[in-house]
Amino acid sequence: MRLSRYFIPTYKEVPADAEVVSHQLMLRAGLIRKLTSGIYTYLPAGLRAIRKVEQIIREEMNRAGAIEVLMPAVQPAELWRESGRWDYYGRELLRFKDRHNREACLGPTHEEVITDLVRREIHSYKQMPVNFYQIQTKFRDEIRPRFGVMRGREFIMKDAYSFDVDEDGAERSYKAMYEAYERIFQRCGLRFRAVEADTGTIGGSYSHEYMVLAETGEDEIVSCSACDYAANLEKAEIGDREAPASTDNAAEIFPLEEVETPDVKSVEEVTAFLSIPPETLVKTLIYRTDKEIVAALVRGDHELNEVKLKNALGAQTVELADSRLVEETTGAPMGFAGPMGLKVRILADRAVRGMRNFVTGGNRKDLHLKNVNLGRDFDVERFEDLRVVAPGDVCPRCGGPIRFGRGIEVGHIFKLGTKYSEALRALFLDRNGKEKPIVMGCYGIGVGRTVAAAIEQNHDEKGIIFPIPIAPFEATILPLQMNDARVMEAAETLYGGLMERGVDVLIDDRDERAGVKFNDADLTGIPLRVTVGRKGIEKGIVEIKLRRDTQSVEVPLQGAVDAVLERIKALYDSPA
RNA sequence: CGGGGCGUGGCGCAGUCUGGUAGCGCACCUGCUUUGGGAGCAGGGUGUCGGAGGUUCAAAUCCUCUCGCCCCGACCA
Repeated sequence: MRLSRYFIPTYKEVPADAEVVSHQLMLRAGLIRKLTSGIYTYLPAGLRAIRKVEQIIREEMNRAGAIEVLMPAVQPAELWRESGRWDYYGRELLRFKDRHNREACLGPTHEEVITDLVRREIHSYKQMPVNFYQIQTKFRDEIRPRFGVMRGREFIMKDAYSFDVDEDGAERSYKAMYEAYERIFQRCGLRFRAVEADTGTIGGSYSHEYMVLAETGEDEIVSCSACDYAANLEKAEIGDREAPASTDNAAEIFPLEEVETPDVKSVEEVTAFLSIPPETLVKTLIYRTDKEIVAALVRGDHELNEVKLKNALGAQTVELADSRLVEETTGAPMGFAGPMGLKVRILADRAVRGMRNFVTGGNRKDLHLKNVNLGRDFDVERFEDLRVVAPGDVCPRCGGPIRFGRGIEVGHIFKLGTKYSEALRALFLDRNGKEKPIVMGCYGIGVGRTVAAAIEQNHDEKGIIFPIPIAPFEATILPLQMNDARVMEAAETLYGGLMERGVDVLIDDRDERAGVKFNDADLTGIPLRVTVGRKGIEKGIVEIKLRRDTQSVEVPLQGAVDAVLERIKALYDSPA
């Protein structure tokens, strides 16, 4: 490609409304332009990167036995009503009516459509296992789009759906995808980790997220330094070997005691006021779910995990009560809630089980209670793992030390079970002629987000450093003196030679000064640069520099094509 | 949806408080010089000041409404 006839509009300055590096660099390097909030155009170079990621995905999906299809972006409301998600998906689902007043939506995901297809076409165990995938534009009307294409509203996604006759088959399909995903992200040159995750609105029983490790990631992840356990913070379990409660189990149980605590509300205030450590206090949190009001108890120094609470209750939504509801439920203003005398369901975190003589709110303004005890003073419905993992906790699998980090979710795989096949009646006849629901799995990859994540992970102060497998171009040639016939001839010969050998090469044939070319080449992140200058040509050499290295090397003009090919190959062998 | 901020040339911004000729840097166009890390000089073009209404002799500036964008929070495969 000749840059003079191509289109890579770069910015010198950092766009004011771009927060994270990948967003800034994608704008500055001329990969994307914004149309409106959360909606972007991919410019030629950005599209090339997207296409490279897509191609890697296709190759690996095909290798894993998945079959490519393309489903519609517009989907009828009736399908979503059948699955029950028309009401549950929320305002993220962009709905509209067509000219006949029929309700429809823009597909944020395609479980309904694929299940509809499969229920019409697949009726026998002999037709399974099967896995369909597509690479397609999705729309989710995010409350707050941000970080460029990382959290856009319209975005390109690869989604795959597997169909099996039983759990064992579904397990095999899941494993195949797990392995395909490992290969895909490895080939993209990313440092990533598969973590256990919550299933969210997609539903289902089991899932992993593929997290690209980056400090700017939106998700917090926990991983074990001793074994391979890793999980999203919202999913991360607390080990059974809970740290022993600070209060001794065998300790004597003291008589209940009331303490006036005027205007003392938060855990910090109460512990300071009573001069007690926070782990001797029990927090009572009032929650409103889609069905009822509940109370959740956690130790004073612990934080409640709403996802765990939601799952423990089997609720669709959980929402912390506002001051009015707290008052209605406890009879006291916010800050004085306690479990004694509450008329609602009470769940407690497992860490509360071993506690004795603890402090709680008194359900009356300015009152707290000391020496509260389970059994004597109140009962809980059950103990569950309800809290957020904290520093000092150990791995739930092996007891080893855990680490915290951040990641960008680029892929997510789910075991769906029969949730959709039952709702939409996707049934088949098994070997014995018995009708059963198909067992499903679904598997997503954010294509644009993968490119953004790669940039987030691979850049320096000058710009992007693309891993070669997803770079818009593999190599760029910079002729420095456009008016020097020998320089131009050498550059053109090299360009032709590389094109002939199938290299994605860009020649910067713009009539620009050397500095401009160097800076644009650095900014756009092309992994390999060949500089052709007058000084070098007089010596019969050109310079090769890898974007990720600081030093360039001189190679004879004669063998330059082979020298470039050799280095490109080496880059593919170690893309990260 | 709650809180905060911002809309002035392609980009980044000043000017708004205190109404009076719309400015700066970069980019762009022409010419000359320059030419290995974002050149210099000279000349030039570029704006419905986000939009609508109002106040006023006069509005980028004051008032009302409205649209858009960004940040924080809640939310979220």
